Amino acid sequence: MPELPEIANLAHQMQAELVGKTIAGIEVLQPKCLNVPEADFVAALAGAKVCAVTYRGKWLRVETTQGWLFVSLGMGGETLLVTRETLPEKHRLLFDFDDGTTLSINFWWFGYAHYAPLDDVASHKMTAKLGPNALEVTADDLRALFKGRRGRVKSFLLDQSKIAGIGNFYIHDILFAARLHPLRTINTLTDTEIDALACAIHTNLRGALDRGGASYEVDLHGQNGTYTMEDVVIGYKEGKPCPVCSTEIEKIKTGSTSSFICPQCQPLER
DNA sequence: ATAAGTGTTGCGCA
DNA sequence: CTGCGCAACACTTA
Repeated sequence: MPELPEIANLAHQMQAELVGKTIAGIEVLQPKCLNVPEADFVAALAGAKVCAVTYRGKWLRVETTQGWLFVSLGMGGETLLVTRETLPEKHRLLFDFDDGTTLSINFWWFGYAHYAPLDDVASHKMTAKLGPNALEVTADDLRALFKGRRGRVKSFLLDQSKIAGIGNFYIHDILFAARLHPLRTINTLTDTEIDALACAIHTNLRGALDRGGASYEVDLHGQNGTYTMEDVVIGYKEGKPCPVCSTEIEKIKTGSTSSFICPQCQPLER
């Protein structure tokens, strides 16, 4: 489940490795992940030279001389720099470069590889509507974003059009560090709690990014991250004692997703 | 072996 | 418009 730390890491490596390479060929094994007909996609990007690779939230943004390539790994997948000789078994999309290397992209079910023209990036709605990168959001930004909202704090943090990059893996520890119950409504949050939340978002994502992302995800070279379940404080630790107060950690349903909380440290009622 | 649970995003509904 | 539940269908674990 790639979230901001994994994507940021990938974008950084792709920037270092891919810039200057020319796309010699494109092979699409799953056309439904594209936003344009396969023939148009191939025609648009074949022969293009990579200019820069950046990210926004969970999206990779590859700028080429002939247009933008936007990639979202959805609920999990790999983006690997290999050769035709070392091709992984599973791949949905292949970009062959002029130097003999190949970018192999795979995702389980929900993943996108989208094209947008250079002169109209805004035509790609999915990236155009993304909020600011979670790592760059300050407490004052949060206060401004929260103004007039009435929803749950967890739903808000997962809404990529408000803040981009937080997913259902890192959010458990973020809310715990801020001592907030996921179902707290936004208009009940105090200034102190918002300060703690901004701090928690930054500390958590930065910590995972510095370790190369989650250990179950691989980077551009197939290396696993070093952010392990030992680094996770409360997420997926159902039944274990809370590290702060030793109360048993609970798994609860929060809308259509699950949440892991310490009922003592993260009370719903204040 | 069969089935449930899991991450993400867009869309339909009140 | 906004918040919320659900569907899309791959792969791991019970």
